[in-house]
Parts: sequence; structure tokens; C-alpha cells
Amino acid sequence: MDKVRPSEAELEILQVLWEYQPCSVKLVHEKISAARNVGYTTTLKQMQRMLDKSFVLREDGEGKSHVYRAAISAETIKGNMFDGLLNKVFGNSVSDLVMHALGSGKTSEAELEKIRQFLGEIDQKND
Amino acid sequence: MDKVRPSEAELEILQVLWEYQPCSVKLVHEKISAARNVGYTTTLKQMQRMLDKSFVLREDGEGKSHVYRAAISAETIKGNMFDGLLNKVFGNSVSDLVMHALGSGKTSEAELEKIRQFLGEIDQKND
DNA sequence: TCCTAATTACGAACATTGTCGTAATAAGTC
DNA sequence: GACTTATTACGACAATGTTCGTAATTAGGA
Repeated sequence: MDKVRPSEAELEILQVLWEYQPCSVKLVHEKISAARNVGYTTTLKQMQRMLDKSFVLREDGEGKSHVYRAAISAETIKGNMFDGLLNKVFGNSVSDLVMHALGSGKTSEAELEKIRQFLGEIDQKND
Repeated sequence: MDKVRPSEAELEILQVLWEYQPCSVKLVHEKISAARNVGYTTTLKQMQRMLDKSFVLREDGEGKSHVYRAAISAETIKGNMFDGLLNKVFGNSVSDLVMHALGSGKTSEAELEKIRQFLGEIDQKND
């Protein structure tokens, strides 16, 4: 379970699974090829490889087909990917990362407000 | 100049360059092998390939050797890597990403204070 | 000049990723 | 049971990334 870091194509598939699981390969491929041109067997192969890596679970589905579920939660992956960036690019300084995020000037006022509110909640807890 | 996304080993080297440049291969290798076991020619080869990709610049140094500089700023790379994570993992929601960052509970009070202050400065600007 | 040590250049091996074509298999239909 | 179709299984290929060994080159000292 170490430090799971799916590749881009794998992440794409996991995102479909998190939203729609359990999923047939067909369904996953439909969702993915809506955004990007890719062959059916490409998606199939990725999912088979993800099964080998235990990124997904597989069960028998209707008749001949299989259905898949993500074996790892979205939160876990977000955490791992986030930690990777934090560690490798921002020297493990959360404030540097957050300030970079906010400093780009592209954050909307609504988003800033959410963040302020969240900071307030953290305050509450720390009392 | 498109969307430069250095690999992990390349990023490691860039970080040494940002801190110590201009650097000989020797210096870079010393810094890197302090943290991780790797052969000298491995580092050399990486740097040569980074030269091909124009991630670094090279000049003649003392006698036989070369010295390198990063050809891309730390800020640019941080931005590219950050944007990648934001887009691929957090659906381009800055507030989701920031809340994830703060919600881990691992952020120190000092860091939170820096962030509050930064938010205050943004307020000023927006008036 | 010749030798040694440092440095660079080159090429090779291997793993991972993304892609797909073709073959095998199993379901359902006539 | 034979045929058609959906699905899976398998293997191959190119591109990239990481690693390193060996060869060539150059500097400086004997």
C-alpha cells in the first residue's frame, strides 16, 4: 500500500471509477473517449494492468463481462499526489504551497471566501 | 517553452542548480548523492540530456570541466507542476486544493498565521 | 613527452507508460 | 450445434526515464 502514484492514464480511469463504480470497461471507455480519442483495447489494457497493481478490484458482471471498482480512495490518492508535490517542489512547506496557490491571482473571491471560512473553523478547533 | 515538466531526477538536479548555480557536475552529484545513492555518470548523463532539452545552460569552467545553470526559473516550474496537480487531481478548484492542504491537520500555527496574513494582503489589493 | 587523474562522451540495458492489433473466449440466436 | 457479436487476453511497439559501464579526452605533473 506504500506510496501509490498512478500515472496520468491510470488517474483518468480511477476518476471515472470513483464517480460511477462499479463499472464495465465499456462504461469507463465511453467516459474517457468522450474527452479524448483512444482505442477500446487501450482502456482495457490499462485496467488489466491496474488490476495487476491492485489499483482496482474486479468481479464478474453480467454474462461475459467484468466490473471494476477502485481499490484506493480518491482521498488517499489526492493525499499521495499532494504530498509528492509538497515534498518534491515546495520543500514540504505548506504555507509556500498555499501562498503560491493564492498568489497566482487567479483565485476567485468566492474561493477566497471559502478558504477564509475554513481557516476560521480551524481556529475553533485549536481553542 | 511550452509546458515544461521535468522528471523527478531532473527536478532534483534543478533544485541543486537553483540553490548553488553555477555548478559543476561534481558539485551537483555531491549534493544529490548525499541524499541518495547514485553513480556519477548517472548525474552527468542526466545533465547532458537536460542540456539537449534546454532545461539547463552550460559554459566552460575551470580547465576541462563545464559549469551549468538552470535555464528555467524555480517559479516557472513550481507553477507548471502546481497547475498539473490542480488540473488533474483537484479539478481546477483552488479552494479544494488549499482546503486539502490545510485540512490534513499537519499545518503548524506559524504556517497558518502566514497564510492568514497573506489573505489579508490580497484583501488590500482587491479594495 | 608521457603518465595519471579527472572529466566528459557514448552507448547500452532495463523498467514504465501509452498505444493498439490480433487472437481467443464466451453469450446469445437461429 | 453453428454463427455472430461482445468481451477479454495476449503480445508487440515506440517513447521516455533511470541507470551505469566503458571509452575518449583533456589538464597538469614527473
